[in-house]
Amino acid sequence: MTAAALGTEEVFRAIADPNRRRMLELLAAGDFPAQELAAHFDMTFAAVSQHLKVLLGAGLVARRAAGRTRIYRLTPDKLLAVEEWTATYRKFWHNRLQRLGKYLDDQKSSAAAK
Amino acid sequence: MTAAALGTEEVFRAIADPNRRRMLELLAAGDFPAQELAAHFDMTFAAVSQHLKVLLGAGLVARRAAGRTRIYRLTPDKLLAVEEWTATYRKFWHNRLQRLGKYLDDQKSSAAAK
DNA sequence: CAACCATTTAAGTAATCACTTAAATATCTT
DNA sequence: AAGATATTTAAGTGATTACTTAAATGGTTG
Repeated sequence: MTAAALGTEEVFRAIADPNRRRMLELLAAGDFPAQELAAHFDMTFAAVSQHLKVLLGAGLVARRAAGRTRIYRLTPDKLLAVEEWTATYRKFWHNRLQRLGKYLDDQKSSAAAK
Repeated sequence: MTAAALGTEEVFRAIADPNRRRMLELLAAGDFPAQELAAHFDMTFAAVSQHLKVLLGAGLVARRAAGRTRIYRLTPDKLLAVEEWTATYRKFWHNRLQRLGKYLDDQKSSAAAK
């Protein structure tokens, strides 16, 4: 188990919600104040704040204060745990992706040595 | 959006539960009758059956009848959608995996041409 | 300082979830 | 056919979820 795999439970739960996945997608384009993020969703500001709290708890975003606004930033390292979990099943995607998955596995195990 | 991305919602929901993830892990080792799967979990047989129903609904497992037993088989193609979603964030895992992620993206877009 | 602005937290609600026990369905064995 | 076995489905329960409105916190500006 890698360091990224700790707290995996909260990560899988956090990304189970489509609104939260969308928030991460938005943050992939750059940091955003809560307000600006909230503008993209059809729910109250409070609800968005609660979703962001879940993402914070999962360690997928970080928050910094800028005056009275809070700026959120993507910190997606823990998504590596998800990637690693799905990797187990890559060998079952029999088709053109099969060799590719094998390549990725090989690289992962030898990457530290580089 | 790829074919595997349809029904993504149910896939993310299905894998949010640790017991269901464990069921998929067990099925990665080979097909199993419901009963044999259930032996690995500290819950009633009925509960396991319900979890399997969720996995079926997400398209992550298939079921075949063998007499009165039902044999479950892993059909993880839809997990590709999860893999693809996490791929968006690979470029943020700044370190030794960065070049690797790029490689994977490149291969994916050119694989069809091979 | 007073009013305002950005955000979080509290409290409440309806829907969903994971589970249980019990009943239903279907197959196998004698 | 009767009873045992394998599984699913129904019905119910307590916990959690995603949301709402309202109150609380804290920085900013006149």
